[in-house]
Amino acid sequence: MISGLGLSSMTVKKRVTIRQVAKESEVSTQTVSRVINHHPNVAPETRRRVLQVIDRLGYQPSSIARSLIQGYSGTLGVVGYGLEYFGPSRTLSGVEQQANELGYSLLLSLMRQPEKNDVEQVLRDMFSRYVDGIIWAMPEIGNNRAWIRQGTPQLSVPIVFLSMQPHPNLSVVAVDNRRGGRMATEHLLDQGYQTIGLITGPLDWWEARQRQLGWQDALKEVITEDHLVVEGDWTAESGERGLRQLLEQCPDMDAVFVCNDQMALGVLQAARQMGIRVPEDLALVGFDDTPESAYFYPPLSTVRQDMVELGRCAVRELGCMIEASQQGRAVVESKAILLQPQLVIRESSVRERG
Amino acid sequence: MISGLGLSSMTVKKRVTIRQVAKESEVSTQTVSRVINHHPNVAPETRRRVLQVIDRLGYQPSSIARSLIQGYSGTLGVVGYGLEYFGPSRTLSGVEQQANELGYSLLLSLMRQPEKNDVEQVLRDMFSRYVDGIIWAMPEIGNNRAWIRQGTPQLSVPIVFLSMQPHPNLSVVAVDNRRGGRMATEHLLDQGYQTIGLITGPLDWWEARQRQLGWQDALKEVITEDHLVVEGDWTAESGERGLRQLLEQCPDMDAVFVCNDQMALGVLQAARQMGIRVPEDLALVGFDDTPESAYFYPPLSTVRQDMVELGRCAVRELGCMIEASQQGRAVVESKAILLQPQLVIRESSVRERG
DNA sequence: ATGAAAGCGCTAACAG
DNA sequence: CTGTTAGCGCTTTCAT
Repeated sequence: MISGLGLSSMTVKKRVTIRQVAKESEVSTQTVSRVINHHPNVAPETRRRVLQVIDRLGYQPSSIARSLIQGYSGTLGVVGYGLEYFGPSRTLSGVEQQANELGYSLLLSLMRQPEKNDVEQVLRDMFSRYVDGIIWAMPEIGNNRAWIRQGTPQLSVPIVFLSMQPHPNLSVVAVDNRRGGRMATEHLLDQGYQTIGLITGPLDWWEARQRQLGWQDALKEVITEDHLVVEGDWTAESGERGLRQLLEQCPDMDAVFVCNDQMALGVLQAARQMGIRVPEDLALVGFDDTPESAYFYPPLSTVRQDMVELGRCAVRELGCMIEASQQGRAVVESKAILLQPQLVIRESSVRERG
Repeated sequence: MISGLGLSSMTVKKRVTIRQVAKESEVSTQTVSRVINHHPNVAPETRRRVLQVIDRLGYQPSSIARSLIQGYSGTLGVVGYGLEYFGPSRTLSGVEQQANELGYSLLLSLMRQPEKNDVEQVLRDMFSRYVDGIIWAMPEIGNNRAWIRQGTPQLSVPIVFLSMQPHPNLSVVAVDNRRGGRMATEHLLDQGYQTIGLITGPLDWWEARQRQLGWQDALKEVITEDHLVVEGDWTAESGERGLRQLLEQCPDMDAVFVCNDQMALGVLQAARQMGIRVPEDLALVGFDDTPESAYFYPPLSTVRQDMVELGRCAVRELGCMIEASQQGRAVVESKAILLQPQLVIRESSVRERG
């Protein structure tokens, strides 16, 4: 039986190798290698000839073969989560921008269940692909950082963690959520509001807890006023529920710090339905500053965090670590970088001056 | 000066190779290879012993070496754009989900300037990394598809294109934007609205043009009513401007089909500022169905497109093509898949029944 | 300035 | 069931 003949004699494009180029140029593979790597020690005439053949044959060096030899791949592993949300997708965008500028490719891996212990699997896979470093862009949720204590030592690539609790011996880049929470709350106090409620994100998120702490900082309360706090889940719907619950628990509340803009949108809707005017009866500050926030009704005051910059910053850090480790400096001092958020004041929190 | 000594004597982890495992297990590398690849022909006892050594040494097969031999890498290249927008980031999420389920890793490359001709560069790079296939998840803008005519032939990997004009010999997956546009407009007509304006996306986007065509389909107008159309740029701000301009051009307009939800949000704000009631004076239908849309004031009727499914679908397609091409069937019939959008009716387009 | 040899870590193709 | 021999495509010595 003759199989695979006939039509399949179509050009099944074989990869052009350095050897073919060498043969056609009548030089050794070595010289070709020197040409494509821009080594100085090649006669101009030779270089010209080789380049010409490369062009004619459409030769493309194999990154794979290179990686195998050199032990690294010019690739960064990115472990992400929740790409459907505003923050994470901006972050990834920043990561990609900076990686691109630094000449790195990206190997992307998204996690679905934040808790589950696919960690080892993912890390192993990236390692087996010779990534030069890893961006851990998954929020700290529950104790999904537990693996770090055991796992880190055997990891031979630099890692930068995003949005997590700074940790000795770990490189971390995060937004100063606590400060952001405080800024939001202090702003409300400045505006003369008295009783400031809080709708948090899911409290197993580190970032959510930090924002809550900021709120507490501003209120200078030692005792947490439980009836002023409701836990949300980042969705508009939970914001809506949150406001109702909060007002039940504390009818004289006149302002709320809502821990993201999407929940704030839900609050806005609930307020409307309940006949509560914003900001006259109830002031609101959100967190994120999504592109939509300025178009809410009323336009939402919020805390802007530059997630793109967060991603860029992380990659820059990682770049340094990689460079250092490739130059043999095995131990790089790891540091924590806190990016400062920015208060954006719009109508939802500004009381009309009489 | 002694540099890099002292502490840096820390274990600079060498990669564990199959050879070491073989030696320690007292078998050949071949047998180890068989074990890690789950080949049947290994004595249970041998397998046990090898696995044990693997575990003890923490051995991890090198994907890179494998790729070099086999000529493919278990990786899909993804070329994306505009990750900061709702649609694209959902799409990527879908791509990742399905890729993960099919056992592929993702090599991500984002483009910044949709027009610029980095195409060759990106493609070359992916090719040099032995990607098994490519998802071209960049919207068709301007003539950024021009390269296809020249470039495709020398590409030896399957490609699936997202959100572009179906094309003979190309695999394309897209949402039926035209149908969506028609559905939105027909719904407005059904509700008794008479003069239906249009705020489009940037008209160099194929998707934007399709939605416009849908609107025209519904109006059954041969002559395009230019004064009923304004071109936006997907931002809320452009929606705001768009409404003002539209009303100037055509004061008796009583409904608008706005080509994405973000612009619709801008329209909503403009309407409020101008004292126009929605939907009493002006009805609105958007496009996308973002999570926020249901929380706009009033809640926004819109055309939902399932971008996650779009991404998944594309990867499934690509998976088939890859399989086919690896089995030697060089030419795979390429098809176009159109996903159907869905009309979501909320308050912004429903006229109160008297 | 150029080339020859060795080998990165693994698997394919054949032996036994 | 197991081992041997090649060699994927390239770079790294080390010669010349």
